[in-house]
Parts: sequence; C-alpha cells; structure tokens
Amino acid sequence: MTAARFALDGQGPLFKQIQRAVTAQILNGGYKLGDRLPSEAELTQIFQASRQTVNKAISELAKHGLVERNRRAGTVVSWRFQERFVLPLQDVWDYVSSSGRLYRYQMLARREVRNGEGGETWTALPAEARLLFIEAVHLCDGLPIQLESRYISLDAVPWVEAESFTETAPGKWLLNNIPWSEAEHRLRASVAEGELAAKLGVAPGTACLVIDRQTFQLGRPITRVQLVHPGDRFSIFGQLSFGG
Amino acid sequence: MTAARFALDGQGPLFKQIQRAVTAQILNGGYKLGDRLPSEAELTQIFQASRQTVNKAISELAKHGLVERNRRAGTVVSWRFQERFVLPLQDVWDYVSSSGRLYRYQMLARREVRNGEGGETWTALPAEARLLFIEAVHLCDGLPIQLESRYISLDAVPWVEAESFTETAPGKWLLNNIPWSEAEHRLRASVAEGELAAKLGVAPGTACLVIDRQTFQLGRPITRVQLVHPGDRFSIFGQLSFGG
DNA sequence: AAGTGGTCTAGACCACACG
DNA sequence: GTGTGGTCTAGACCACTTC
Repeated sequence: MTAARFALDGQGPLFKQIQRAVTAQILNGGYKLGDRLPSEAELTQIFQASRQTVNKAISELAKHGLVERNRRAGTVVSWRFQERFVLPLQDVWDYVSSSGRLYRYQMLARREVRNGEGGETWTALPAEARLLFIEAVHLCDGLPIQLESRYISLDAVPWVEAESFTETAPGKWLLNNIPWSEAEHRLRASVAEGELAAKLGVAPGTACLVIDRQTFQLGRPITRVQLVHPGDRFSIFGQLSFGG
Repeated sequence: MTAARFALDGQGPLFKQIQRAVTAQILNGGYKLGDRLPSEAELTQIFQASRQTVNKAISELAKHGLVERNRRAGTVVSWRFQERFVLPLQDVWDYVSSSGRLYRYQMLARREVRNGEGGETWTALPAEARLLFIEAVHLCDGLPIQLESRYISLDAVPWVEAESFTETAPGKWLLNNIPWSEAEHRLRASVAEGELAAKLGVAPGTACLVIDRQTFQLGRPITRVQLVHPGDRFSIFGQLSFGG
C-alpha cells in the first residue's frame, strides 16, 4: 500500500501538501538516509497530480537539501540541509529599533586613504587605490553595541564623498544606495584591549564577536567592514525549520 | 525600447537566462529599489517565453529576496535578501578533515541527569525530564578546537543509552541517526576562564566563539548543545552571491 | 536501451488587492 | 470590475546516467 503512506491534509496549495506528506514520511523514518523515493511518474499516480506539481514539490525539497535528485538514479534522502544555517544580517539600526530601544551613532573618523596605508591592505583592490575610511560607534540605549570600521572604494562609489552620513549611518546608506550581488562573511571571537575597549566602553579583556564582511557588485569590490560587538551586549539568533 | 533592455545570453535553461537578464538590470540600476518590474504577461512578450517559465524565473528571485511580488500591485525591487546570510554548519569532523588535518575527539563526561539538575534547566522540556549529558573535546592536529557540552532527551531518543560513541562523536551520530526538522542557533562571544580554559588548552582570558543550538523533531526537543571554540583557532566563513 | 529528472509550452481557473 | 501573481493540468522533448 504505497499510496496509503502519503497523506494529504487538504491545507493550501497541492504542491505544499505533497511536500509535507513526503517530508513527514522522511521525518517519521518511513524513508531513511539514502532511501530512494518513488519517481515523479509514480508520485503523479500516488497523489493524482500533474507531473509539474510533483516536480515543484520535490525539487523544492532538493533545493533545501532534504533530498538529492539524479537522472536515472532517482531521488534519494540526503539530509544535506543540516550543513548550513541561516542567520539574520540586520543593520544595527534595525536590530536596536526592532526591540524598541533607542538607537544613536557617532562618527569617530572619516578620511580619504590609499589602500595599504597604515599597514593593512585590502587585497581585493590594487595598492594605492583610493578609499574612504570611516569609523563609527553605534549605541543602544546609550551603550556602545558595535564599532564599525569601514573602507569604501571611491572608484566604485565616487559620490560617497558628497555624503555626510549625518542623517543615515554608512552601513544603512550603502544598503539603500548601492546594490551588491556578492558578499563574504567571516565570524570570529576576539578580546577587546586598549583603544578598542575604550571606544566600546568595556573593560579591557572583554570578549567580542567580530564580523568581517566584504561586498561586491558584479565582482567589483564595494566596501569592506569590520564590526566588533561586545560579547555581553550582543548575540545573533537564527532559526531553521522544515515541514513544507 | 523595453525589450532591448533585457538581453538573453543563450547560456543554459531559459528561466535562468531570464533571471540573469532581470538581475543584471537591477544591479545596473535600470530598476532601482521600489521600482516596478513588467508584469508576467509583459515579460512573456518581451522574452517570447511561456508564463510558467517567466513565473519560475521571477518567483525564484522573490524567494531570494531580490524582489517582492504582490497580487494586483505587481513585482517591485526590494533588496530584502540583504537581511540574511547563510553560514556553513559543518560537524567538527567535516570541518577538520576537509582541510586535510588530523581529527580526534575525547569524551570527558557521560552521565544520565535530570533536567534542572546542577542549576541550569532546559526550558523546552519539563523539569526532571531524563537527559543524557555528554561532554567531549574535539581536537584538530592535537589542538583542542571545540568543547561540546550536550544534553540529549532520553524520552525522544531512548536508544542513545546503548550507544558508546567510541566510533562516532555524538554530534555526528545524532546527525546520522536522528532526523530533525527545526533548529535554533545563537552565536556570541565569551571569555574562557578556569576549568573551561583548561579543557580547551588555552590561557585564561582567551576569547571564544560560542554556539548554542537546540534541535527539534516535529516540535519535540531532541538535543541541546553548547559548542565553545577558541577564537584564535576557529572562525566561520560564508559566501553569498547573485546572478541567477 | 530505458528510466529518470530538467525544462518548456499553451491554456486555464482562482485569490487577492486596488480603483 | 480588473489586473496581478499563484497554482494547476496535459503533453512534450531533451539530457543524463545507469543498465
């Protein structure tokens, strides 16, 4: 009784129902890791649906990593979706104000520099490339929550020179004005000492969450930023769920 | 010349070509934040494709957050995809061995406990619920890279009692044996002191990246784990890109 | 050779939101 | 009402992979 194992619940679009029916079987152990699912043609019969609908249901599960599909070999349960997780990447402004608290930010520095000046080079750009350097601290209810150190490529975004960032913080301004197509993130932990600790208003030796990010527009470097968050005032939360 | 603005490149499936053509226009500024795209019917004419194909192209962009779709109102550029990012969540074993280094792990503790015992309560389960507590340290080339402190619900996974975890580390064993459908993650930075620093083999005061994770199977709590990584030996890297 | 998924078309009905 | 996207069907051709 293959057909009886899959139960449609009548809720919402048919392809979602099929997704849930198949997902439930996988979660309940009806299909284990490596097991092969019925072919699309068979599922068409089982669910009395068109092949397009079945395909949409199953290929979406494949995109999420729950199953893997191969021509001729068919569809097998894979569980690869466990290898990634999604985290929100909010601007600090959104992070603070979404919790109903007071946001404020303060520019600490703003100057034009050459790539490589001051020791560090942004390897994605040639040496001596013109950059705008910005340092700002973001406060939540008056308490520093993020130190932003940012380089913006003046070749890619020349009109940033005319922007004072008095109304909008650099991060938010860039999000609103410069479309990007690629991003790289690196997360790590570090200890705040000396000047850094002073800027963040924390005791030297405080653990901080550090995010390094580069963004590109069609391969062209746009901006590179380091965001330092005091560990006791900031964390990132993400949820992931299945069920269609 | 609406039609001339969109250029198909002839590479790969038609719906991908359409995706790239539309994405390119958005990235080039042809359509800015809030601008409305042509309707599916219009795109059908522009690209000489069926509505299904156009729908697949555009609704996938919507799923990624590049545009937003509304009945009657049409499709507008939204850029919401900037609000999330995907990070790999590999098991330590994969993380270490994928870089060709030597992996080893060592069990530090394994005992049955009651929820709430020892101060901390796992709020997703009732007090006094039976739990298996496991503590293990994972090493990369002989150097501790992760301290794992895990609780497993014995009501949800009773047969875990029979597992010795001599062959496979608890994290990997769970991944391979217990399907889950929901997960929650929290990332933060903390400083390792005293016993924790000793277990990780780092100097007291070292910054650590801490991941707290809970996983559920159809709403039922399965396991809760805290992973502590020395900041100077571990970081998380993620890439995100667009272009179809 | 044959079975699988990948893609595409033409046509249709519907739900929703705006005027 | 009317235009939009959301979904569904029936049928088709193709590419890939295993047999």
